[in-house]
This record gives sequence, C-alpha cells and structure tokens, in this order.
Amino acid sequence: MATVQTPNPAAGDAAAGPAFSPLYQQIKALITRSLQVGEWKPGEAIASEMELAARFRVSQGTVRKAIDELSAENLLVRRQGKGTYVATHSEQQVQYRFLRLVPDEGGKVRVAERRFLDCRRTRAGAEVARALELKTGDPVIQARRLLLFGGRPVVLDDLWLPGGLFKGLTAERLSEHRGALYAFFESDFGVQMIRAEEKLRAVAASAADAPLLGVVQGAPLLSCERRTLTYGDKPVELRRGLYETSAHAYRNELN
Amino acid sequence: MATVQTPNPAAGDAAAGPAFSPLYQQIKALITRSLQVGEWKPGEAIASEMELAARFRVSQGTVRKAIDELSAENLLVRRQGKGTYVATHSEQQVQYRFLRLVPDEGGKVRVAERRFLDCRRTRAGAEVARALELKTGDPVIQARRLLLFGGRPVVLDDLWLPGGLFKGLTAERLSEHRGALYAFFESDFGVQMIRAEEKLRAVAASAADAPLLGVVQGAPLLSCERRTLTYGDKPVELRRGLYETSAHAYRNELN
DNA sequence: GAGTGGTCTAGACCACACT
DNA sequence: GTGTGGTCTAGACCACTCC
Repeated sequence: MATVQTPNPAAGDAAAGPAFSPLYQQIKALITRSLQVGEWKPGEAIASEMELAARFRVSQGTVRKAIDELSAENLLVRRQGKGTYVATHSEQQVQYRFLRLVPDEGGKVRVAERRFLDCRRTRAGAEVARALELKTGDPVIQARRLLLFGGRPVVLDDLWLPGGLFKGLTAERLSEHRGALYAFFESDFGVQMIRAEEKLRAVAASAADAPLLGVVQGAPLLSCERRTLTYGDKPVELRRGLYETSAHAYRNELN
Repeated sequence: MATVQTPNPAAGDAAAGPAFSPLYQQIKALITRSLQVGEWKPGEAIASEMELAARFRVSQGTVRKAIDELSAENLLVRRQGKGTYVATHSEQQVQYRFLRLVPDEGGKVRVAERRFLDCRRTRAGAEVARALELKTGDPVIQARRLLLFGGRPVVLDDLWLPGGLFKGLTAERLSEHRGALYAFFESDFGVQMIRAEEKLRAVAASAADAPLLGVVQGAPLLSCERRTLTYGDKPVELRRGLYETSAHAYRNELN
C-alpha cells in the first residue's frame, strides 16, 4: 500500500477504463471486506484507527477518511473516546431502523405488538426471483405478519427471503424472537441488512387484507415495496407492506 | 479566528450549556451566512478554498471540511478543477430535485406538461399558519396545478406560499415560466428551497379531485404533504400533492 | 494516565479544466 | 502553464471514556 498512486494496482482495471481509485477508497473496500467476512461482529468495536493505519501502511488520516464514509453509510458507528463499532440492528436506540411510519400526534408510543400469521417454504415465482436475484423455482421462505400500535392493526407485511440464507427459519422461531426482525436475522442467520430501496404507491384494500387491518374493502392503503440489501448490494429480502395511514404517516426527508 | 479553541467565542454560549463548536463548524456557519445574504448567487462559483482560508485566517483543510459538509447537504456543489458552486434548481441535471415519482417501466420520459388551475391571494388558516410559521390571517398565496406525464394526469398539487416572500406572484407569471417551479422561485423571488420534510399517506380521491386525475371517486391516491425550508430551516412552502400511482411509484432509499 | 476518536495545521503532490 | 479541487502525510493538541 504505502504511497500507491496513479496506475493503481489494487483498483481493478483488467478490462475496464481508467479506474483510478484513491487510497482511502481501497482502504474502505478492505474494511468492508473484513466486515463482510465477519472479522468484527455487529455491535463489536473494530480495530482502532492507529492499528488500521499500521496494518495497511497508511497514515491515520487516510484510514480516517475511509471510516468517515463507512460511518456516513451507517455501516460503522463512531463513539468518541471509545472506538468505532460495527452497526447493528440489535440495539434499543435503532429499533425499526427502516420503518418510517410515525404516529400523527407526536406520540412516541412505539411498542408494537407483532402477530405472525404465516410462514412457509415455497419456490420463487418470476417476480420474486427477479427481485432477489434468484432463479425461478429457487427455494424461498414466505412470511406474513401484522404489526399493531396501541392495539390497532397498522401494518401488514408480506416478506420473501432466499431459502439458502435462512435455513432453519420456522414460524415458531419467528414468533418467539424478541426485538426487531432484522436483529433476529443478524444474530441467528448472520445476515446484515445494510440498506434498502422502497417504492410507495396507494392501493385499495383487497377483500382478504381489509379485515386484517380493520378497514373496509377498497379502503386506501399505502403499499410499500422494499428490497433490502446486504454487503455488495446483494438483495436478501423482498417485503411488501400495507400501511393503514389514517393515524400514521410515512415520514421522509429530502435534501 | 486563527486558533480559537476551547471556551469558544464565536459559538454562542450566552445562557446555554457548554456549546463547544469546532472551528470548521464556525466557518461553515460563516459560509452559510454568505450564501443566505447572497454574496454568491445560485449557479455561481464561491471563493476558492485558498481565498476562504486566507479570509478566515484558517488552514485550507479546515475550510475544506466546512465545504465538505455543505456539499453533503447539497448547498454547494464541488467541481474538480473548476471551483465550488452554489447549488441551484435552474439546471437541466437536477430538474425536479424533490420529486421522487418514477414511472413503472423504467421509462426516462420526464417531460411533464403543467397546467395551472388556480392562483389566488388569501389568508392563512390555522393549519397553514402553523406549517409556515405565520400568524393566522397572514397573507398567503395559494395555487393549484396539475402535472401530466405522457398526456395523462398524475400529480395534483396544492401549494401555499407566504405572501411576504412572493410579492407580485400571479397566475399569469406562474403559467408563463419554463422549467421547474423552484427554479422560478429562486430566480424571480430569491427564495432558495434547500430541504424538505414529507409525510405520505394513502387517501381516497374526493369527488372534486377525482376527475382532474382521471380516476373515480374513492380511488386510492398517494397524498404527499411537503414542508419546504430555506436557510435557517425557515419554512417557505407548504405543498399537498396527490399522486395517481397506477403507473408511477414514489421511490425512496433507506440507509 | 492511557487510549480512542475529533480537530487543526502545513506542506507536498495528483487530477482536472481552462486558456 | 496556472488555478482549482482531491488526496496523502506527519505531527500536535483537544475531548471523551474508562481504569
């Protein structure tokens, strides 16, 4: 490493174009790799900046810039005076990190009751296969659950997971776990949900779904289709949520 | 400035707590101030890093960190070899910077037809006043417009603007301008929209709105309530959009 | 006090755009 | 070539946490 510069060796340029990549980007990739293979587990501290600088033969400032970006992407969390930690879904603070639904009257009541309605092994249809980058017919696990706030049903989620990554997942284990679903996936299956893409639209409640959410057939529901990705932008979950938004809203910030 | 440190003078600590603020944050505030008072206009280049470093008696690295953050917040745009520019809504690249609606089948057709249905001076009701941080009864301008994609109506927007900031805004001028609405506000009224908060929910089309969007009464629509802010988080627009999402979706990324 | 991240500096050199 | 932002370094000191 050291003072690698222009015709950069670590950055791939086998057949592609110029492909210059600064040192800190290479360091960033190396750290990400370590996270991916589990050198440091979620919730643990990674090596200190000085240690990493020594390991990669680079200045602390360069390691710093790499960690800055990983931290901005929520893969790492810096804690002054303590160290840099691997982000995790298993913490009180970040419960439901990806759920943007907030109650209308600033109530901070976020004690959801969960009901798992279904969980079964099946095979990927064309649409699910495409979203999860599997082949049609590959094994997938499908589950359905209801979230209630203050006793009222608000979210009906259908989710599909690649069978290969979630071996041994059963309805029973789903029902038994405490805390967020992603925390469970992280601790029990080593699958770390890092980022997600969502597509929102308004739909009419179907005859089957309406009673579950306590609305009449045809009532407007917010449909939220989410594709959740892990390291390397590999899709590991497809989720379709139906939100009953008469007392909650999906909150978003634009910059 | 120079080497100001611990019991920081520039950072306010009149009555509050410790209120330590690093140098680069102070520089950031100073640059933001210059943007706010119009020292550099949208689309123009600001002073170079070296010039700013000299002006503020600070190292280039410190200016750099301040600009890094402003650039991450989309207030500034860096262009290697050229300079750092004030962000603007008046560029082909960033047309409809805050509109997250995308067509279903990856069509990149973004040539919206606009129809202004209404524009009138009125007074703020309780709700509008609260959202815009005005007093009930303060003058506001209300407008209504339709966006069509490929000839089909997709978005029905109602918007409220503080009368004091948009003196001389008429239905005619609204209809005549080319390009994005925010570009028009920026160039003709000096109001720069820099970030926004949105609340999404699903609603049923009203008898009045349904025909405008070409749907039947009661059809599900995506309601998008937006509060747009300028420098200092001052609200300068309230907007309520109704999106017909049978062929479009609201796209979001979660990190 | 020792160790960690956070800030600030000064200087060197690289990549890019204009002229 | 000149000027701009972009990267990298080395060293100093500050703020925070824990022992």
